[in-house]
Amino acid sequence: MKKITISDVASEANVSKSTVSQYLNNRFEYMSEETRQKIQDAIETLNYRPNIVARSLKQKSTKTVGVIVANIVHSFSTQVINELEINLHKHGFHMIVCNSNDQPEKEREHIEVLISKQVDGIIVFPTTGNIDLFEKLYKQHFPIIFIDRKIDSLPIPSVLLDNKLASKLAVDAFVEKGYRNIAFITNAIDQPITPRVERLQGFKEAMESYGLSVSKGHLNAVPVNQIQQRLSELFNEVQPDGILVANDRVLIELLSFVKQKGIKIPSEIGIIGIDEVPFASFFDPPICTIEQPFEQIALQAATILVEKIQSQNKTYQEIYRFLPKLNDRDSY
Amino acid sequence: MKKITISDVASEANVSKSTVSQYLNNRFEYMSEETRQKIQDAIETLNYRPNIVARSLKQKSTKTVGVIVANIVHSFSTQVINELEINLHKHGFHMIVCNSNDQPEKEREHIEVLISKQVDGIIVFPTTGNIDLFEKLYKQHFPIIFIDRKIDSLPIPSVLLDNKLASKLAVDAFVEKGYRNIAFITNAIDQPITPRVERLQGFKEAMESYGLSVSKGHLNAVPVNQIQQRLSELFNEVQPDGILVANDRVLIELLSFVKQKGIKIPSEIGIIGIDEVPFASFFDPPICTIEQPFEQIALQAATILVEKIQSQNKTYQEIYRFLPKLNDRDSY
DNA sequence: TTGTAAGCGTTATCAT
DNA sequence: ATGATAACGCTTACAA
Repeated sequence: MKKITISDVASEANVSKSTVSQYLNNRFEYMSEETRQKIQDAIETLNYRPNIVARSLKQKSTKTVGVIVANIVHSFSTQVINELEINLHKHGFHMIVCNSNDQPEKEREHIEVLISKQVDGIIVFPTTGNIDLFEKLYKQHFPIIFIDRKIDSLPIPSVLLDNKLASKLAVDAFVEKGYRNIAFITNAIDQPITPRVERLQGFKEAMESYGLSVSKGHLNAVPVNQIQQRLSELFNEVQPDGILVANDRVLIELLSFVKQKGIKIPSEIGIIGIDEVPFASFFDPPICTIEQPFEQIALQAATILVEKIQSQNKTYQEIYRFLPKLNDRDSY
Repeated sequence: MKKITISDVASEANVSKSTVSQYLNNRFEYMSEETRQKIQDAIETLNYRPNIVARSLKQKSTKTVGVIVANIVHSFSTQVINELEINLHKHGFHMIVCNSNDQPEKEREHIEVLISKQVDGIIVFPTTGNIDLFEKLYKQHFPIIFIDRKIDSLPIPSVLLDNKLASKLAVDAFVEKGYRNIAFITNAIDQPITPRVERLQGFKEAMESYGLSVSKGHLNAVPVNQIQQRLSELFNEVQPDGILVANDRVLIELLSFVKQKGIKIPSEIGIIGIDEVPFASFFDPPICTIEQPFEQIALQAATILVEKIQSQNKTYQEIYRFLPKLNDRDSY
């Protein structure tokens, strides 16, 4: 079960390796129809497939990019991964998917191995713990794009939602229907990641723009396993009439809580969630969501990464913001 | 921005390339503490990282496997991909994810490029259109595992649900509660893929074991975009009291239909779905689902693939079946 | 139009 | 203990 190489093809076809190489790279200009045919036949009979590893070594390009996702539990992550695959494939790139699980050490390890594997670029949902590494890569002009999150001190192109607007859309909708006592809740991790921070901030600003109070109790950021408990407290203390949840993961916790306590939506509590979920439209009541244009986001990220790879020293706008869309439904 | 190579490290440390290579591969037996330290320093000051492409060329192993998923829209696919990443990473493997979209030509193309990229093995949700290719790979002892689906004529290890039992669990549950007129519905594509066929067959057998009639109208396999229409017909003609849906994608169509028509669950129609969905437990009513142990399935697939890679000629059991679990809830 | 030979960055064999 | 040297399979000047 020996591997067929270009040399085997060459001798089978009675030509030299270089001629076969020409053939493989479609340089037919100076090739006689005869040798061309001979090579083609040889390839067929031997069932030859070029070794891309060898080619990559020579050409310094692997046509492979790394994707490091931070938090696979959000539907946004998987949606983006799927779209990235589609778009990268269009440009002939493969994608190695890694999961940092929001741990900077894992992220660093993945990045280093990916670079050792000579990927042509990476797309990262970055943690906040590897700024030095990202900075080094940036200075080396290594193609890298951030998605979903950004790091303010780094001029690395970042593709993400207009998170503040997302919160504002929700607050606007709530306020227009007469809600005043609105709470915000997000799942927290130990680092200040962009979507959470911006959605919280956007919520606060929008509320203040309406002159509505946002006490400490209105702004909730707790680990996912404490959300149920925090919701209990929230309903006892702040007694909100509306809740904005920061993402689909939190929405699930909230709906679960509401179901369990027999709380009525929207009469007893109004709900709006950031991130569209598959059941939103046929839930009872249908859940109002703020949807991210994940196809556009993934397309943009893939496109600028590929451009960066193909022409190293162009410069790029730093932040690409995409607009959220309100799916107005009867949950508030 | 030149790349640092092993030669650079060698001259920086005043030793030969081979010694550096020894160091890199942890062969310290015959190395003096002094040179060891010199090399370590050189690596640090130069910020050297070995080129894994070059290493792969030499060693004929890329520590990378390909994963070809057929239908990314099913939650099962993404769940499995996530788990595969976790398990493969434990063994030091990276994963290149591709999407065949149930198109044999795309599948073939992906497999061929992956092999050209010298992946050490592949995990496939196979279409039915590349049996010759799979057979060839099998004969070459190329490590390959099927997941979710199998191809009867090929002795390739396949890891999948006991689909017939899944249907049987649902029928048993229905029958026990007094349902008799039960319909089955699945999304169809042009090929006879395993889960659909087996779930349909399992449904039929289970029904027959109870002496219940399964007319043509009870067995529905239609493309996803025609499901709503077929449901209309179903409710007019067969007028089932219970429906078993073959997967989460179809469940969403069904719930959407039911909502739109104002049909009551479970009083007017009982529902059981194969595949657990995130909203099942807090839906109104909670949806009874048959859950696949996707962690176990992914673990098994990753484990035997890695074993196959590491010891080429062991032989494996052909089919690994995993047991479905009924999440009994009030939708029927 | 085709062939020779060097080189990509490693590892492996064999000297020393 | 360390170093020379030849692979690995391909591309690419350059020569013929």
